[in-house]
Amino acid sequence: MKYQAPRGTYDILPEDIKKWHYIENIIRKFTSLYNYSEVRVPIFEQLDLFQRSVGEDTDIVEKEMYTFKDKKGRQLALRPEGTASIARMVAEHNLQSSKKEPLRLWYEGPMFRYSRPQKGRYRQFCQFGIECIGSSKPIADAEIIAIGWQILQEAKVPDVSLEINSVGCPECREQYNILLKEFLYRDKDKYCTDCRRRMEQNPLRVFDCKNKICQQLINNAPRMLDNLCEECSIHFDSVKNNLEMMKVPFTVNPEIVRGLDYYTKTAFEYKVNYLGAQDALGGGGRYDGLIEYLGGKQTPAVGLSMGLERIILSLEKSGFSFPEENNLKVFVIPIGAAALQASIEMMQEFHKADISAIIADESSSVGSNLKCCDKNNVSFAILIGDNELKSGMYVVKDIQKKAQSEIKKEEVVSFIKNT
RNA sequence: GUGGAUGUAGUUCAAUGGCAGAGCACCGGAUUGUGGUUCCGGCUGUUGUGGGUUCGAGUCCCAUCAUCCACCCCA
Repeated sequence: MKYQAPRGTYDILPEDIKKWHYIENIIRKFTSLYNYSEVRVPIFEQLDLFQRSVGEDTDIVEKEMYTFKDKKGRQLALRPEGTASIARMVAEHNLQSSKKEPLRLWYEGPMFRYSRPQKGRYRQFCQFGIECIGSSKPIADAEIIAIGWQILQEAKVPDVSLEINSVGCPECREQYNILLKEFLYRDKDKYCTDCRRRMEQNPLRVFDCKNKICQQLINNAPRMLDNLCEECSIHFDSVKNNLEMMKVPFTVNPEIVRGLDYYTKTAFEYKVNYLGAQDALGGGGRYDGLIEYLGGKQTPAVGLSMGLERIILSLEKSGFSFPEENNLKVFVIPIGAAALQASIEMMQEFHKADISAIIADESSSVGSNLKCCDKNNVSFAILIGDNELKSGMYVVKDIQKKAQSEIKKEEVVSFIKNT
């Protein structure tokens, strides 16, 4: 084979597209129910935008971005995530939320990260996200978390767990970092080399270490959750409270650290335990500082994103059967070339009535054309040959019921419409 | 980015270093214009790609590409 899709990319084949439509329809349903508007932002942005918003020290920016220069030498990058663009858009157009209602936005599209591919981890993958912009209230956090939860429930993704945490605001996080570093440095030499590096750059990451020794040591470390400032603490309690009101089940996991730097206060993830290493279906959190940081007005915001591939993968794994779609309604079968003209007109009549119809190959046998109907789940076949042309009565076959009747050609469309 | 496994027909899988095969799928036929079953017949391959060893390579070696698994990271 001369060409194949580049590493980490894939084709969505005709037989698979229904899976995407299935989940996309559910997304549209819930974004619409909660009054979120779809927006579309560029697939590439200034490199700088991602460096600043996602964070220079994150893996995403450090080693996973597709960067390039255009012909004028501009430094650009394929987007590795959606929120940075949304925040840029809000800042750039000075999008206002009314005093009462935050701006509610959603998006969907391909994201790009240069990482080593695996099942459920691709270099081009599809994320959808929702962003609630302009509200600092805990109910906004809960709304976002609930929408994601409801989408996964409605899609019938089995055994999803929701874990939430608070990563605090810049002030209390800085305080906490000092505290945590003190703790870590006490037994500095006992940690693995990775963790010793983490202590410098992002001490929170030590919690993620899989090394047993590190895990034991970190067990006694001070927790962000126990060191939140009063405001963050109250906020977190209210989020939990609101989630309970919404009957969204969650567990608090103080170890959730998101891989993007812009998060403040609430952070959360939706997880499953049957996708191997790719166990996160989505996640998100609050990013109160980002829009201002990008030059906009001080605007609190909270959002989430989910990976469509992983949702689909979960459903496939659970044996879910996706709803069929787009079955051909009518197969017009001309018997002999003389019937071609009448068959084309018949087809066009169906199209005028919004009924899907195509014409069979007039040179192959009626039998094989009917077989074709069976295989493709066609509802009706119209047979048009010399006899039918003479009499003006077409043979209409109901493929599923195996019944056939002769109908005046002018009445065929309405007959099928009413069947 | 690190370590490991795999790659044969559209697909699922066979083939001791010795003629590349089977099921499913596909196509055609079973008295001329009527069907998912059945029966009969047929097609399908530069064995991922490129080198090497050998009288001879799907099989052994090297490289490369891709997929998968674990790590890492996360969606």
